[in-house]
Amino acid sequence: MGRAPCCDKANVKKGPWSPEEDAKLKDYIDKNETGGNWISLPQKAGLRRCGKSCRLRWLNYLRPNIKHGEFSDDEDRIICTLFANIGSRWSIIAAQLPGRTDNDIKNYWNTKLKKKLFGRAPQSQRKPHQIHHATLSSLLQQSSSPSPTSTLLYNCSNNTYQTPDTSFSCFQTSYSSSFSNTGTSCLTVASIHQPRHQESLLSPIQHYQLHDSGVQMFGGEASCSSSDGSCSNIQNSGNNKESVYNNGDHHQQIGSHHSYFYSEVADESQKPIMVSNVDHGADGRPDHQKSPNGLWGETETPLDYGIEEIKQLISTTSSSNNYIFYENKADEKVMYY
DNA sequence: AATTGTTTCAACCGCGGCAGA
DNA sequence: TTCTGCCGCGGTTGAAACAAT
Repeated sequence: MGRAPCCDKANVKKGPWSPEEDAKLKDYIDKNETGGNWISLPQKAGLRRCGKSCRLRWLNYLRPNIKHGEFSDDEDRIICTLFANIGSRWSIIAAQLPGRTDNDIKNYWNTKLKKKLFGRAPQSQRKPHQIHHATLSSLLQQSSSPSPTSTLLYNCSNNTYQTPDTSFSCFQTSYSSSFSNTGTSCLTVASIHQPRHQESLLSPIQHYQLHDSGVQMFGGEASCSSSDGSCSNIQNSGNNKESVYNNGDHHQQIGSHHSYFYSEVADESQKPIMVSNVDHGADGRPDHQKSPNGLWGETETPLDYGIEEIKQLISTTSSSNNYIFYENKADEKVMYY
């Protein structure tokens, strides 16, 4: 027996929304908010629509502060970074891009961004969806690796991490059981900046996990998911952990896994937190990277792209840490930063 | 100008998770 | 503990717009 439908399909309108419907929905929510119940909302608002449809329309289109139009290069980078690390968790990615919705980002990735990355070969020879994010991650990360003696400090006044050689900004996302069952949260380092030496010690993309025992609230503003408007922040447990740096290169497939622990507390604004690698399963691999059969994601299956080919598509520069994408369309080569 | 192919993106769909009864 | 209803997510679809022939 199938699941009961969420609404009376026979009596609800489907398809594109009219301006009148938009106005009705917006007007109702402006006056009454959603009332915490989308199912009953259309009836109250005088709409012949499914509650889910109303919710989607509101969240993806009518909600204030929705950003439409071109994605910036920075947004491109963030999407690539996060996709490489966490895969198609669009709502999490959207939470890092204010004004963007998960639907927007999903569409953008599927229609444009993927082509920027994989647009070189003729379409007949390409199956971009078969590029597993772990492979992408591996490629993006192997340009450099952290110094095994680094100390990493978090400065909560400006969301910046520092090693003796590099500082880099970060943002934080909260994961539930999709990553692990330990209630930990995930920190993704988005970009590195202000290198003090010629070479950055950290790759532009790293992916860490915050332990329950030493997590800290990031930033002054909560980041809101574009899909559901929910906000997430990690609470500071107040634990200051003595640190050891552990360069644990557990598995080449997703690049180097590095654990950072902090040893120095300069002041309150540099309260250290403990950051570990993403490993969580019994086999030391992150749950989200596993395929249902317990194998190591899709990387067990042959890729349509050779590793060298993808390397050529995605490259990093040690000076700027920008990714360069090449799009070869109609004999015209375009460089994206 | 007409036809065909391709791209874009809003919307739909079904499933899993969660909370409350 | 089980059941029910709702929410949110991510994959997919399909109409409209655009480009190529």
